[in-house]
Amino acid sequence: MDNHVGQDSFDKSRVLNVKPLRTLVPVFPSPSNPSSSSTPQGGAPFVCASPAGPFPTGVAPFYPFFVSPESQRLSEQNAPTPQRATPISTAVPINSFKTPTSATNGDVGSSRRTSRNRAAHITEEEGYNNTEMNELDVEDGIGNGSSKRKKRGRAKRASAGPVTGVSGVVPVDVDLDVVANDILQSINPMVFDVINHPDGSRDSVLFTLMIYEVMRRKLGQIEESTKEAHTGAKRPDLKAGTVMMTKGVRSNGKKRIGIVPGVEIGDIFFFRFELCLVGLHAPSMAGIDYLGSKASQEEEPLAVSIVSSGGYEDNTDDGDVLIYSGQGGVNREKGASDQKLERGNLALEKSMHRGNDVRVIRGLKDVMHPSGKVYVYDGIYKIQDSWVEKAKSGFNVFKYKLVRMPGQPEAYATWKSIQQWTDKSAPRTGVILPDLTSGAEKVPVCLVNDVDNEKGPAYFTYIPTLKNSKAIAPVEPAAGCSCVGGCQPGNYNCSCIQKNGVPPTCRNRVSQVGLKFRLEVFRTKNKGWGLRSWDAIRAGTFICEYAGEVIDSARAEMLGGENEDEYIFDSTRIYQQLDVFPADIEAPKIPSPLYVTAKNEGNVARFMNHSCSPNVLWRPIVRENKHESDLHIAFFAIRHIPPMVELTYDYGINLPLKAGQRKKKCLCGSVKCRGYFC
DNA sequence: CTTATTCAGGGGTAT
DNA sequence: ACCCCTGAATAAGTC
Repeated sequence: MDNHVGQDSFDKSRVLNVKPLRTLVPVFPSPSNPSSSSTPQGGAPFVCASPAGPFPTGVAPFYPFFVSPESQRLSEQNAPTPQRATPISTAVPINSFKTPTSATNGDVGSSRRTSRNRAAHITEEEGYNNTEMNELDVEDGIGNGSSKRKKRGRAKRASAGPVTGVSGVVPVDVDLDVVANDILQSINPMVFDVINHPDGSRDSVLFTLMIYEVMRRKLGQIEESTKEAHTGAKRPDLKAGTVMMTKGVRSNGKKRIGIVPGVEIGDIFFFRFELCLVGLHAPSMAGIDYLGSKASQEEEPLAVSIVSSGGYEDNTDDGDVLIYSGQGGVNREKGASDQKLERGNLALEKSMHRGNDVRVIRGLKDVMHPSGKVYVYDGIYKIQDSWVEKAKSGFNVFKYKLVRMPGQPEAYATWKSIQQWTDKSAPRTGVILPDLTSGAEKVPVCLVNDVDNEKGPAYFTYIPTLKNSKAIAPVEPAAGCSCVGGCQPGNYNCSCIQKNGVPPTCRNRVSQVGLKFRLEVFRTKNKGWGLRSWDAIRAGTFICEYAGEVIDSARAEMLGGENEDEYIFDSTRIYQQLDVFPADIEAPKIPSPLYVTAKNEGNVARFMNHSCSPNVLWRPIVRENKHESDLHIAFFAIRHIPPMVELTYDYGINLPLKAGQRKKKCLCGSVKCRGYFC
């Protein structure tokens, strides 16, 4: 228990600094610092009002300020307080955690259930090639608080003292450990109870990844904003990973052979540390994970998992077979040498003789994110053969032939198929229409059915955005800083920096409004038509908006009632807390209610089905256009979504039901299914 | 844009 | 202490 995360009393400045997962949230700069307005780009900027209602400036919706009575009660009674492995003292409603995420890749939590939102803005900048909403959450000012904070935890980096800005404003001195602790503290203790279970669960894995994402992003923001001071984390991925490891915020901490509870075949990851944290592959860099002779209680080491990431000359031609190279023989100083039958190589050899299961993670180039990689968990393989061969370098290299065990869900094979469809080396079967948007989107959206004989959805006109949207009053202070082309880190005259201490860099833009991913409308087995993507989608990434005809509440009432229009988007629907806080039902607050019908005219969003365990969520967004601005609904990925996985969001509940409206039986199949939606 | 190079880095295992 | 199929930033090579 000595690793209590900041326990001392609690000083408000620290609490204020905590950025819950909301950090993931589209990090919309708070209303008071719309850094975005600074970029007078061509495209209509997006300003986002988070569904979580405006908050008083400077006040973060976290305990002890905003915890709901229910939340508090629940956490108190369910949490075996005394011996919680990870001591997080402050209770925070889980929803803040699961709040809509945002923009960057973060995924954050998800649920839109949170109600609290503070208005935030997201601006969109055409041409910014990062689709993900960026996470610069400038909101409550990291700098303010932290700079004042006393340094408790030890920061490795030598903080060379506060860097003071020109105008004497905010020192950019951020203690990474303090920031990390603040994030941990802002998490609902109940989450840790889930995570700390000896055997992982789906929730523990997802929570872990969510926390890591928030942490990584937050540390990355700091790094970016403090570049010149060389004070940030050079490797946010490593720093965040270290913190989580140290605090025990991880899943499946015990190394094991075979499947890992809570991790599903086909799951994707974007950082090696994610693999460590969920218990899939422990080494932060090495490609072979194994149980040493001690851990395995045997004389010999046994392999548990491998990551094939292109570092050696692996052969991956056949999707079910992998020729993997042993480790070693590539010392940088000493140059190449023969590999030795030791460590991982020995473990693989032993595992082959024993016929043990070996988990395989395949690293691929992430097309959407050129500089990075995506790791695909491809399930259980067994080692069928091993030999030594001369590598190009002329030295001996061990080779292992791994064969995928049959009966497992498709994972890497799906990626291969998509690649073939892409390069036309194999045809996409079941295509009904190559582009259902008829060119209305920059990217074609195909219509496919390989399930039954339906020829397509009922007729509708494809439009990429809202029709008849009404201008709303400009979102509060449209005034942010006056930086043009983005706030510069060193500009202390920038109001964003003055207010937050951290330069927002003005990257808070969801890049384009249009589609970025290669989406397809497909026939589901039992839910009619659905939507999915050929491209992997990172948590927090903007996917699309809800296009259609804006209508008023009376019309929505009428259409949604007796007319049974199933394509109505109603921002006033309520999102039920599914898991931990069933009583916490609050309606998202947005500048003004929005009702949209996509029955006759709409875009891909009209095909997204409901799920009680959704992988997508929506956020209200205000798009600025010259002097006007109007409200839009944007969808973001809650977590990493592998290709071809159906995109779903929580439709919420209409209470009371409109005249003539009926509850619909939910077919989402989730273990958390509410049973219906309406 | 694709590939190569540089460089700081963390956990795990072995010593 | 050493090893290792990071990952980002930078540089250089391709078109």
